[in-house]
Amino acid sequence: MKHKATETDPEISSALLAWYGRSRRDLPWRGTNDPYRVWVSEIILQQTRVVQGTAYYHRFLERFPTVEALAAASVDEVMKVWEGLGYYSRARNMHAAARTVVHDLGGHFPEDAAGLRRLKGIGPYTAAAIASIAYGEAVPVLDGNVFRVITRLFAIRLPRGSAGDREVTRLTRQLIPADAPGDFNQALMELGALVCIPGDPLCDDCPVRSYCLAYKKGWTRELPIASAPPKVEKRYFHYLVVTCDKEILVTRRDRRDIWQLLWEFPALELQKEISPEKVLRLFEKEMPGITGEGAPVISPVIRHQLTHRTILARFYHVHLRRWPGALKKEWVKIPLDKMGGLAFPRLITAYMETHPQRFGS
DNA sequence: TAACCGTGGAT
DNA sequence: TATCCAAGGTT
Repeated sequence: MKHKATETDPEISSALLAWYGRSRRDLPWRGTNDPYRVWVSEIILQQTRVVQGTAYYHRFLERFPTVEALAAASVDEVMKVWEGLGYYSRARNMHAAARTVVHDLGGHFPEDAAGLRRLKGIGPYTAAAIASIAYGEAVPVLDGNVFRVITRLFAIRLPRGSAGDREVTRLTRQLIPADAPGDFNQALMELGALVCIPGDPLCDDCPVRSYCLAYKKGWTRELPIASAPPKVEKRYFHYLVVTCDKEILVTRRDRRDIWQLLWEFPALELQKEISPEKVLRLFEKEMPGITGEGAPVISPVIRHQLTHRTILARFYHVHLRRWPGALKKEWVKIPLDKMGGLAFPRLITAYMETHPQRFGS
């Protein structure tokens, strides 16, 4: 008997590609091989659903149509376009990478995965995605979709992590066809997004069901093996919203922490719960006169969920007759009608949208 | 390597 | 309400 060259069947790839040809969604970034546009779409889609990212994709390209336009912009302009999308280091890194491409690489993106990998914000997934889609390089992508599809197809009982990623990549590399690597990678991800979904997959609609070991063994519900869930800590934020004569106090987050480079109100951040009265005394101690003459309007606790933190925030709104003589140097006075030019975390914009009258609207 | 980085939709 | 997790990367 002839020795088996690979443990994967080449018919899997052709069945998948045929399915992709008839079932693929018509998404805005499909039908272009322009590396800049592919790059923009791939960064936006990192840990982000298509429905959430699509509007940002259009807005981003409208504001920054070329890598030159992106490089010429300020990082604050880029942050503003990114406002509300989350994982803000993506925006910072794109801005830095655009400047590298324009200033050091003559405006041309690196033309293989290894070169792309050196740009800020481009890791193994994004390098492989751009290289295969824009340049036709036969490198396999590994994202959450691919991991789920491949662990099910071959019944791999390993969680995400170095060992599981290595094994899944090895199998994917055996499947990727040299003549259509971009479509193949996208087909794998599209199958994971539409058919081989988390929980109960839609195996009746699956083009590779007959090859699927998890289906055969009845393991689809259990695969992929879940990693241990992260511990979620609580943080208590107290925001002092000070207005006076159509101006407001804001400050920029530049610590190595969440929401880097975004703006917020002067804040007290605590690990424990504390009464609003005590918070006001702390604010007053830090900056006499800042909590005003009258009673501040204190919001109820607002809960904001991050991946590994729960933020419990309260807003203390005070209006002053006149500004205190000296303010902390991190605190910046800006006109209320200039707020729209700054990028805020969703917690803040949601509060402002809920109470427009407190912000002069 | 493990912890960190947001937001929102589905279940 | 709680949990999962999405076209991941950096430190």
